[in-house]
Amino acid sequence: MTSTEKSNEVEHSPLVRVRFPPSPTGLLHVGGARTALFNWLFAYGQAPRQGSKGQLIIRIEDTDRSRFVPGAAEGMLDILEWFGLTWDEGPDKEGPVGPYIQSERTALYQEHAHRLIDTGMAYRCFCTPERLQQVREEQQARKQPPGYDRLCRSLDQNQISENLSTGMRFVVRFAMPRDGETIVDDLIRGPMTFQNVNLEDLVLLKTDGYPTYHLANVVDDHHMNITHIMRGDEWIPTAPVHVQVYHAFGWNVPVLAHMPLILAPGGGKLSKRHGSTAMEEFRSQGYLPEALMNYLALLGWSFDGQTEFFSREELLDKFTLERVSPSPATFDYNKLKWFNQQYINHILTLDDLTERVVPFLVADDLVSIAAADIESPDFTRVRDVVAILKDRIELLADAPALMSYFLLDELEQYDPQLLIPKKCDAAMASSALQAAAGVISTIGVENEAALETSLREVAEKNGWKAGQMFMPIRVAVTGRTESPGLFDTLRVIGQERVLQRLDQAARSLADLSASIF
RNA sequence: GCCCCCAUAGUCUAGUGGACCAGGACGUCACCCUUUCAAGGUGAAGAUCGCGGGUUCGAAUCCCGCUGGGGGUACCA
Repeated sequence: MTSTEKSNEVEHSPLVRVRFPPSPTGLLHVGGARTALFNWLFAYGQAPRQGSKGQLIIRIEDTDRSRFVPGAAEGMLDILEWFGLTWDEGPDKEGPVGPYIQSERTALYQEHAHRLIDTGMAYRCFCTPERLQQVREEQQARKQPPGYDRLCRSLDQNQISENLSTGMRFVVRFAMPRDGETIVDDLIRGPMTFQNVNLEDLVLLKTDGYPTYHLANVVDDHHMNITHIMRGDEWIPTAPVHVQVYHAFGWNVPVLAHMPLILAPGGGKLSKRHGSTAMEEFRSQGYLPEALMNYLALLGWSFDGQTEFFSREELLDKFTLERVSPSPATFDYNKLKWFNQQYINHILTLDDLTERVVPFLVADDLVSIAAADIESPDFTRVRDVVAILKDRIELLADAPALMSYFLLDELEQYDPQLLIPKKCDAAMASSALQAAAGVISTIGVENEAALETSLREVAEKNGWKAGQMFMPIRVAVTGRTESPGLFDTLRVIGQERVLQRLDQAARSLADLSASIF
């Protein structure tokens, strides 16, 4: 190949277009987010690597008026953006094949439904929901597979005209071939064969004039020049019908790839009772989008079975649809948390982490909104705190409870008994606190090494183990028995407050002794 | 019931006929570090590769059957 030919090819690189079509019926589910992620990785990662220009489009599938939730679509775009995905066209980004909201394209679907009626590939069905219900019940009673009995498929033209003239409502059904088989070629599973007798005459257009998924999806994917359809495994049963609809229109079928399902820990669908399922919930609990992306990418896909950490860029660089597994995966909250903790403790920079922690602290009134400014002293103060306890933050939402004694002037109420170390008494605790106060007021808290040396000397002189002396100090300044290293803790709390809290603790010990005698 | 998909440790997975008496990770357990709790380090236990038949000199890997799990079976997507 000559160089001119090569550059020519780049200019005319084939276009790969994929789409993510959420239904605005609520919050975005993690399963949906995973599907969106794989589409995104394919469009902006694999496709360009293989010499194609890749594009992702977002389409809102709001053809079910009864389940429509106002604001849901906006929420989905927002959470997708938070997740780290980008797209070329969508409801917020008009393009050449819009609109990208199906309820705004009903004329297109109706026209196509009628085109199918004209060619005999679809027919009007005047059956009432009541009759359908009755047919279904009879089939169940006779232990036959449920499904439409195709009564209206054999209506003659006179009957149809008569029904139409009396204003009878109708749906448009697809006239499925009665014999033969339909092969669905799936990129992940290979060819799947379906006997046409088992396929139903699905409704294409509803009485309200809106299309069903089966029509709208096919029409839109065709008109929006979609080349690859990546969707959930739950769509496999209707895939052969969709293939037939493409054939009926005389269109090419896009490449199909059905993503493995995400299962709940006990088996079955992942639902509320197992824990969070919506991306919004993960966000508000303080999961990082990059940790979520890393974890979700590994649910159903793997690179080499060894590598665990992938940044967004590495994912784009390594993802291939061919390495997506066909078998369903169980969602493991535990492992997700581990990823989150790893990102918090080892991957994010301190400034970055602090910026993400601040909103959670603001929400709990631990700091003012001023701390959001990276140049502010409040930010610096929070960052010092984050630095010494980031290793124990699993979720950002854990931060306020972990950090309160650093950020609040007043210590929360605690049991003075905690001040007394094991195998020791109140008198010992009291002298330990006083000795500590003495040392700290002369040495300060900034020089941790010097302070530690002095305190250890004091402990030795009094015949205490270092740990025995440190515990009362820890409790006095934090109000709890668990904290980061004592000297880090003292330094970050600051000398003035430390002395104040030591004094307060000594007094509560005195009160304690007084109440005993 | 019918149609379809899937099947390696509790979980996510590597593995595409021989170097696999099966590798990595989460979780679990132990030890180390240590002023508490974490974090971190080291190590261990845990899989007759769902079961049964084949094919082959040789199978986790190919074929068939079974079982189990899951999905679909709407004028929802």
